[in-house]
Amino acid sequence: MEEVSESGEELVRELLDNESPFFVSSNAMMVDDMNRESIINKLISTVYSGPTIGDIESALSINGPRPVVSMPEKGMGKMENKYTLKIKSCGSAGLADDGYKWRKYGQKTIKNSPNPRSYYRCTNPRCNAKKQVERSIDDPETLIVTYEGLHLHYAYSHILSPMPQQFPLKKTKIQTNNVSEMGQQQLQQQQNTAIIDVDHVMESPQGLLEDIVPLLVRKPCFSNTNTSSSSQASSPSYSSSLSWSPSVLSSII
DNA sequence: CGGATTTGACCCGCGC
DNA sequence: GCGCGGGTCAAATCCG
Repeated sequence: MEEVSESGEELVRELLDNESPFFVSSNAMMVDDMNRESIINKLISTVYSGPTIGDIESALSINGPRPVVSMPEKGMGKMENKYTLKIKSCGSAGLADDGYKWRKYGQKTIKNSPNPRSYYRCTNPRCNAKKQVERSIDDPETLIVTYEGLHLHYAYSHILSPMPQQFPLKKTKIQTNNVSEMGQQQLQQQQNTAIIDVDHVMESPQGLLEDIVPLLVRKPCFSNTNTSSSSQASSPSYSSSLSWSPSVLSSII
């Protein structure tokens, strides 16, 4: 029994389901029917269009312009959306944390590459999202993160600010691999003391899904990020209003 | 002690 | 049919 979950359908259903507001805070559902309808519409369009490069960039710029996302590509024509993000991290830090718990379920070596690829699955039992993380072959500082499934349309909510430390990774094979590629969630709880700001970041409740959803919802509605995508990435208003609380959602919509 | 990670086995699709 | 590469499973292990 393969549950060939469609990309948008299920998520939309999830959104409509008051019982399991995994993707939208209950606040968002407390609006009247008219607003509710518009919410759904926007969410649907978001789901089907996916995040744009502008969305990602602006999300990244919130916490610092350091990391660079080079190009998300959508796996159109597939059953599920698939987004590949290339994250250029300065030094060893600057790792992205999408605010969700992932359970590693596999790791394989890649042909023509010394770097392994790690497989993660969302710990939420109702979420079938997966992601793969690997290091770029020629650029050890570039992480290639591929999201798959219904989960990560919101990509990176906050980025751990890079530290002025010098990279501990340089030649040691076994260790460095872990540092660079596992960093994402490892950093949250353990990891060496080098990355101090982690605690600060974790202090704020931000970075959770409810916080980032409004951002992604909002974007496509403004303009289709067709041509003037660069403009919004530099939009100061976004980076200034860091409080993407669920309440913002309702106010926006 | 319980949950997360590790790691080799297993499985499956594909090209030859 | 076979081998290879990529993806997943699951038992053992690790760790807080």
